[in-house]
Parts: sequence; structure tokens; C-alpha cells
Amino acid sequence: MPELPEVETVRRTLEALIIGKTIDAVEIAWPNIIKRPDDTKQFEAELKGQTIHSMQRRGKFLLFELNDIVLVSHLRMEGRYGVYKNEDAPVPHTHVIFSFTDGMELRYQDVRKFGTMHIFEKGMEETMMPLSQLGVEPFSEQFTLNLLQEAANRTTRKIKPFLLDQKTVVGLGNIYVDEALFRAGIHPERLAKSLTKNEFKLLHEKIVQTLSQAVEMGGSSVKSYVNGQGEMGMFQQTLEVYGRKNEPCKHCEDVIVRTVVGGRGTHFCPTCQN
DNA sequence: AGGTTTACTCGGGCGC
DNA sequence: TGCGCCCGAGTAAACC
Repeated sequence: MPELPEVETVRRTLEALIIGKTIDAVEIAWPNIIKRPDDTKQFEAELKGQTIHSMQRRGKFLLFELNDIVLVSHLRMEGRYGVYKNEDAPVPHTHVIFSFTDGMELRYQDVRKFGTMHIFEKGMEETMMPLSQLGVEPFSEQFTLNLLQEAANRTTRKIKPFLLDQKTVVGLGNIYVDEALFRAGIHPERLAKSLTKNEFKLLHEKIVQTLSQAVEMGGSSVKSYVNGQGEMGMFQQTLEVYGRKNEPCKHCEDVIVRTVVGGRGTHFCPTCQN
């Protein structure tokens, strides 16, 4: 499931392949992916003739910067992009095809069909859903210890659901929340506001460190994830708790436990995290 | 009113 | 073999 490191890796690998290309036609096989405009014919018409000038990322969203519009795309669990020649064989679960004027195609595949696409007039995207409620970027100077601590102290929620919520800091999903909490030695069921000053400091540090290491390693391929060039990530080898139920903790004699916290599968070490 | 929880989307995979 | 349930990101609706 793509979280910030995976989406950032897709952005980097895809940008190298499609920048400067001009869209000739768009084909939509599963209209529910398209959220804005609600008319898919209009979606196709707005993209036709537009050139891809750059790719940005906001949280877990990919932003395709075009002439005067922005395409905002979320991969959700299993969405992926690939670049093909138009004569290449069809790929299963392809729901949107962007054909370029040079004979290449950008194809969006999504087994679960959960992904979304929105088009906005350039500059409007940050003011409207789904981007308007997002918190700060974890690698920006805006993500301070104070911001984390004060937001945590305003909520009654547990630390894990608090961090999964994208309204304070963006980019963490189920994998990296579990990993950051392990690295900070904090139990996922702790109330967010119960953390000590020192724990907040450690958590803040580990969030940034875990995400940036994962970006450096091209993300984690735990399910179907591959980057924009079809390559797997490497960070899954570095995971301490996620997906390691009943396996030995790498730092003590205990065994990794899987429970459900806030409705999400949650992995932690009962000895290392309290 | 506003924070928090629930329902919903979807289909492969798994358990019974 | 077959059926029903589970998972999960984020948004909208429901809840309190």
C-alpha cells in the first residue's frame, strides 16, 4: 500500500519517463476512479492537448502539473502507473489510459479500483478536497516538535489513529506508523496526549528518519507495490515490526504481536514498546 | 459546533 | 467447491 515513500518513489521514477509529453487522448474503463469533473467525457476533454510539465507530491497524492490544470491522483492500496508503447499488450486491471502524441501511453492499473483522480484549475487544488484538509509535509520545516505535541494534546485519540489521520502530518500509513512507533519505543495504544516531552521528541525524530530512509531505499514492496519503472522497493527488508507477527523481535527476546488498533491491523513488540 | 466513529468503496485471499 | 468475511485510505455521513 503506497505511503509517502512509495508515492515519492513513483513520482521520481515516473517523472523521468513522461515529462514533456503531450496527451493526445484519454480512455476510461472504470469511471468511478474519476472524481472531478464528475463527467468522464469532460475529464478526457480537459486533458486532451495538455503537456506534462512536472510531477509533484502532496502527502500520498501524486500531482501531474499540466498547462493550466493539475491532475491529482491517489493510488490508495494497489494503484500503479506504468509507461508503455501503444502497441504493447493490454495489462490486466488497467482502468485509465493516457495516450501521448509520441505513441507512448501512461496506464493506470488498480486491482482494487480504490484509487481516485481529480482535475483542478492550477492553483485551486490546495483549496479543495481532497488536498485542502491535509497537514504539513514531514520533511518540511513546518513539521516541528511543537506542532506534533500541540496537535496530540488537543485530541482524545490513541497515538496510532492520530498519526494515521493526515490532518496533522501527512505521509504515514499503516506500515510506517507501526515502524515509527517501534523505533520510538511507544506502544500504539497509548493516548496521544499521554506522551512525555521526551517521547514526543523521539517520535518526531523517528517519523522523519523512518520516512526518509524508506524514500532512499525506494519504498517497501509488501504487496503489489512497484515504482513508475516497474521496480520493487528495498525497505521491506528493514521493517522491524510490520508484517512480522509471531516472528522474533530484532532487539529483544520477545515476539512481535499483531492486534487491531482503531480498526487497523497493528504490529508491535510488547517488550520494546510501552 | 466540532471532534470522533462508522459506512462505504472493491475484489483477492483466506477460513470454515 | 463454495460461500462469506476481512483488509484498508480517505471521504462523507452519522454520531455524540
